[in-house]
Amino acid sequence: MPRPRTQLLSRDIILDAALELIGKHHDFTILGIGKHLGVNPSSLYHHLSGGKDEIVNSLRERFYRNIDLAALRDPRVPWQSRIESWVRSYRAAVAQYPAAIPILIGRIVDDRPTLAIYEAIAALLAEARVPLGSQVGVIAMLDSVVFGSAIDAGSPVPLWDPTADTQPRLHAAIAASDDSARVAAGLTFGIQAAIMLVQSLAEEPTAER
Amino acid sequence: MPRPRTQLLSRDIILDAALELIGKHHDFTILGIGKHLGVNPSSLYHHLSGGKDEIVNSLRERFYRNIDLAALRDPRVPWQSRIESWVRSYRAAVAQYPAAIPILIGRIVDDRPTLAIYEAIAALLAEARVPLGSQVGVIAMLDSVVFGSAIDAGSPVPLWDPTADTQPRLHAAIAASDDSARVAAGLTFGIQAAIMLVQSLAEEPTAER
DNA sequence: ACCTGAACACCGTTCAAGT
DNA sequence: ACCTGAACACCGTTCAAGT
Repeated sequence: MPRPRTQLLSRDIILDAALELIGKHHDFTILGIGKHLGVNPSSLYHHLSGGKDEIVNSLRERFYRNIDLAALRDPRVPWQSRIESWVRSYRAAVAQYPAAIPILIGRIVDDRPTLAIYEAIAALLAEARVPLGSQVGVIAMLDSVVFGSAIDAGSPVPLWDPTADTQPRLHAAIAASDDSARVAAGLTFGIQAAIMLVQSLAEEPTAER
Repeated sequence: MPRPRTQLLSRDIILDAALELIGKHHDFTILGIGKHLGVNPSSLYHHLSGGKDEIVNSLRERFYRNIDLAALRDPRVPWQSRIESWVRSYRAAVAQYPAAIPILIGRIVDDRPTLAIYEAIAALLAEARVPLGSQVGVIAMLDSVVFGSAIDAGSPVPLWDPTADTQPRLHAAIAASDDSARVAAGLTFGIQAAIMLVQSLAEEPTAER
């Protein structure tokens, strides 16, 4: 019997379900959402006429909306912590849907929210006294940390097949650490490395008093 | 009529077709390969028993086969230059097919050539006195530089829309540098940053004489 | 307006059957 | 050994029909 008295679906309900499935299986399907919500898959099209692509796009909008650039502009906070905040918030936004990364980076950046993100980091680098001619290169490096780490977040755990046991050094390293923390550690090191790089590029030594 | 006199399929023929489809549509399907080769899709399973996963793995093997790891193991070369060689050769291999990156990354690594790459870098890090418990994290950071930069190589030029002129800091940075050299500069800075990071993690200062 | 159910064109994979 | 063709369990999407 169609049309129950109380509404079963909405844009937000669908997006929430998609996010839940992504969290569980690193991916989602239209049929999966339908099943999860106890609804016929075709019903989704009454709320998202653009189909699966629209779901992906709406999710991305949701992610970028939460980036708080104001905090990154606060001149009272040292630029080191602001670089860290910039990388972490940008990466967190991107990593929520690793499958969308090729779509994100394959296109020219022309939307305001994204340009605002890069304007913020350019201002930050200027403040850290990175020479103007090196700023674009540093931004590309930061980009690679952000997207590389976000992509890494979509990798399987374990990343390396543990049954292939002819790699003594690699296995020693894996045994000594936590593979589930691999991605987080990689991001932290990437940020550390980026900060050291910026420091080394600074035209004048930062003031110490 | 089955079984033509001359063989229609082989491992290499299938892999070539997959690469061609990836180049064209950023992805490939079993059915697509079958159609492209004028063959029934089920026939592929006589040559690649592992199905689609085996195709992905074989592609990865092909990319990495040409990496010369011997040079990276030469103990006479300082580890700094060997890290640089490792990143550059690995990235060069990956960047041959940027479109394949998301496909390659989503799967567990269990082929010998790829594992050999990571074994080499693990040995290098041990030699540079990076604590065992930090090595996996550093490897993840290097991974992000490699894949982030490779992905960046597939980005449009210019990356940022020049007509959106409300971003003064970003535009100043772009004007002061060469956008066409953006990716190369990003990789160089990434390597510099990685070397500084490894240096800072070393358990004992490296010998200076 | 909101949801169903049938339908369509895909997808990966298995397997008995033909040569 | 190599390929076909039918079959199965999926996938995204469309659309007429019911309330």
